[in-house]
Formats: sequence, structure tokens, C-alpha cells
Amino acid sequence: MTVRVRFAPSPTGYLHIGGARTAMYNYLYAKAMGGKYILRIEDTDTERSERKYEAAQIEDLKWLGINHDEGPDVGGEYGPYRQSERGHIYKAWAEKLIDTGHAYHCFCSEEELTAKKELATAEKRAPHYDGKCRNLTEEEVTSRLAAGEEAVIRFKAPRKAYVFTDHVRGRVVFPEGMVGDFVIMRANGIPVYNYAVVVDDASMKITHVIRAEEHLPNTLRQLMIYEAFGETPPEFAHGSLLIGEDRQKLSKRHGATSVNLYKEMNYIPAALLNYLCLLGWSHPEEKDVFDIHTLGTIFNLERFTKAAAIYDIKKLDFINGQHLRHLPLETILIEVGKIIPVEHPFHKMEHDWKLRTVTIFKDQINFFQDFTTHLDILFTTEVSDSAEYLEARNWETTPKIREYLESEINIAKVAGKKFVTADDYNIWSDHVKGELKIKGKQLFMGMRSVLTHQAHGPELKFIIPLTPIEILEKRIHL
RNA sequence: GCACCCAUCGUCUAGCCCGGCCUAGGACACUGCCUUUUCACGGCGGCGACUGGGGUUCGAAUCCCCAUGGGUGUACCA
Repeated sequence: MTVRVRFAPSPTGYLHIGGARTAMYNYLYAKAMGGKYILRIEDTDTERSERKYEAAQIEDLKWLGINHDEGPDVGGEYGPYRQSERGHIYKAWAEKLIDTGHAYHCFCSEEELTAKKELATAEKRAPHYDGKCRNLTEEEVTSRLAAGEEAVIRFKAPRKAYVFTDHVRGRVVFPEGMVGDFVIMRANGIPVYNYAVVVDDASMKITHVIRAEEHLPNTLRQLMIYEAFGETPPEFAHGSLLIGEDRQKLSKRHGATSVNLYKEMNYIPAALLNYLCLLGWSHPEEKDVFDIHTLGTIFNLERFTKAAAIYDIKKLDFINGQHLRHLPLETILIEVGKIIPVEHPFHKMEHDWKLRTVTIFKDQINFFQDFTTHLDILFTTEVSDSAEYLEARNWETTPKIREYLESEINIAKVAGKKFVTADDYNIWSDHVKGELKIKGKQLFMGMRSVLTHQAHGPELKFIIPLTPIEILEKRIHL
């Protein structure tokens, strides 16, 4: 039997970080087992669902590189993949349930139900449906329906305990009486989540349901429905919840929780996935930095964590830096090029210059945008006001260095050079050492302060050959 | 309220199923040193946890019970 898993988001907003994690786990499991990963859109909440969110979520998934084998946009043999287009299936299956005595029409009004629920709560009873419409005669139902009376379809919850084995929770027991008869079809004919899920998972031949712990209690209702249909339930794996620093379920108010925000902040998708993967699952070799696409059969359901994980992006930033460093130079160049403002002189430089620049700076940054800041070291004519810089400028040796370098830069300029070479730089430094007899801190910091007006930065022999000579000239006169 | 789930460094976690190898390992963050005559990277250290109480056992982070804490659910939301 081939493994079939699915990610089933509701298009009521942008793709959430938690959703992305669930999608990834399903995707990873399908890949590990040589199975199929399906995307299904759960848009039964017509009030809140919007097509634009569906498109946005698919786009975010694509950005992450989590590609589905079947879905509303790519098709597949078990479609349609949008619940709003499966109305006839839910209806037909619901009729089956009524015919077999597992469900019934219920005419109770909302007010009536609310009143009973409040009473039950006040009397400290479980607010379950009292079964008023459970035993209506077929004639009565038919005539009331014919009269245009509104009705929902309610599922007859069996009075017994349910047990199932979860891949991460182990044996889970739902004692008898946890739920009363619950609605599966709304009055408007749209199915309710717990029912639609079962119909879809069963008809789409889903073999494994991998989702977050918040769905654990839903499993009971779903188990009941599978049983009523005579279907074997899929295997379940309820991973841990993603929570915020306040230990509450992660939501918008916790800050950047939607994937598109990370795209905007130029995070590397592979890094985001890497981090998310580790939030609730552990690598058998305890690796922290890896590409999830290389996991292969290493990924399994047995290494999920049971406890909820607090989402804290500090580690994500570190992982982003690790991924960035391992990217090919040309790739970094492309990404960085997208971020640097068009008017920046960077874009006018030669390809070789760009590559050398990226080589030097990539080890110092965690984000592509940090590159821009570092780039300033090559172009800025600003003067540092740090104590260390001021101290270096005040050494009596520094003016001598300045004087010498001024003439050297002038010579290079007159010779028509656009940049000085690393060799030039070495000659300068040898001269200052040998002829001017300046060494140690006075030598290096002195040259740095004269050449860059900064106290810190990457090695001079690397950055000076990358700095345009007219910038060096300007600086020397400051 | 009721039901279910969970509980190891500040955070992510390994170890737990199949008790001894755990004076509890790794990573982030913080921090010290080395390297670099600067910064960063890197390397080596430091700080830092088995929620509490009972039990079982020669021996418990690991097994059992209770307590406490936290979370989720309890909808014609998903």
C-alpha cells in the first residue's frame, strides 16, 4: 500500500508558520516512504474563506519548496481537492449514514440548543445534545422537510469508549460519553469539519494523518464516523503544538507568524524549514543544520516530540546564517543583488569584483540584507567617532602614514588605476614597516584609520583592493 | 466544570519504550580564552535542567501512583 498523506489548510488567512511545519512533515513523510503528498483546501467556512488566501498559501508553499503531488491547482485522480466543490460527495455519504441509522435530521433551533446548553452548564452536566430529534419518524421528517423547515444532520455518537494508537502519543483512550450527537451537515448543506475530513480522507485514500496536537480531541469524532462507514481509519500522528513565549498557541499576536513575512524579510526558505523541522522533531544524528530535502528515509514518525515547542526565532537567525554560508557564491550574488538599492554603485561593478566582495563578507552575515551594510565599508566616506578610532588618529605615527599613503594613492590615480591591487597594499604596508619604522598596532590601526576612518572591519588587504580609488582619495583628504 | 494531552538547561532538544554506560549529551542565546596585531568566521572552555512527593528496585531522568503546573478541546470554526 502506498503511503498517501495530505496537508489541508483553510484559506482564511496567509500560510501560518505552524501550518508550514505540518505541511513539511507530511511532505517529508511522503518522500521518505515513496508515497504521495496531497494538498486539500478546506474551505467549508464560507464566511472566512477567500480564494486569494488559497492562492497565497499555495505560493508560500511553493516558495518553501514543499510541492504537492495532487491538489486543486495540479489535479489528481481523487479530486476535486477543494471541499467547496465536493458538496455532492458529502451529501451522498450523509444519506448513506441516515440510511444505515448512524445519522438523523435535527430540527432544533439555535436558541433552543443554546438555552439547553446553558442550563446543562449551570447544572454542571456535559452540554451534550439531548437527542430530541433522534427518534423522529420517517414520515415526520419527510413532511417537515417538505414544509421547508430547516434541518441539520446530526451524527448518532455511539455510547462507548474509543481507543487508538497514535504514532507519537501512543495508546490514546477516549472514555465513553465524551461527545454527544454532533452536527455533520449544516442547515445550509455545507458539511462540518470533522465530517468533511473523514469523507475526504477516506475517499482520497489517505493512509496517514500527520497534524498538530490541537486535533487530538477531534480524532474521537472522526473515529466514530469512520466506524459508521465501515472504513478503516488512517494511522495518526499528532505532533506537538507550536506555542508563543506566553505558552499559548502561536497566533498572529505573537509577531511574525506567517510565512510570507519571512519571505519579505529575505529568510532562506531552506533555513526556515530546517528550523521548523527541529521544532518538534529531532534528527537521529542530532544534526542541527541540514537541508530537509536531503533527509530522505531518515525522516520518520518516531522522532516527534510530545511537548509543545516555544517558537523563538533566535536560532532561526543562526540557521539562516549557516545556510547562507553554504550557498554557492553566484547564488548569494543573485539574492544580494535583488536587495541592494538600484542606485547603489555595487550594481556598476564588474562581476569579478562582486564575487570577491561576496566571498569576503558572506562569513560575517546571517542575512542577505546585512551584506548591504558591509558594502558601505567599501564606499563610505564617513568618519567614525569611536574612541578607538580617535585614539589611532592621535598617535604621532599616524600623520606619517597618511602623508605616505596620500602620495601613493595619488601615483596610482595618475597612473589611471581604478583600484589598487593586493600587491600594492602589501608594498605600502612593507614601506610603513621598513622605511617609516612603524609596526604593531600603530601600523595596522594607523593604516586602517587613515584608509577607512573606522576602527574595525575586515582585513585591509582584502577590502582595500575592492575600494574604488576615488573613495580612497577622498578619505585620505578627510 | 468535564475530557484529553504534556512536563529535562532561558530556548530547541538527546537520553525514557528495553532502569545501571547520565557526576544528564548537543545546539541557540549569554559569557571567557585562543586565532586574527581590528571586527567577523572558526576553535577551546564557562554558565545552565531531570516540577514536587511517595512507591517499585541493590540501583530511577528512565517504571508505577499522587500532587502541582502548563496546554488543547468542549461550535451549524477549522
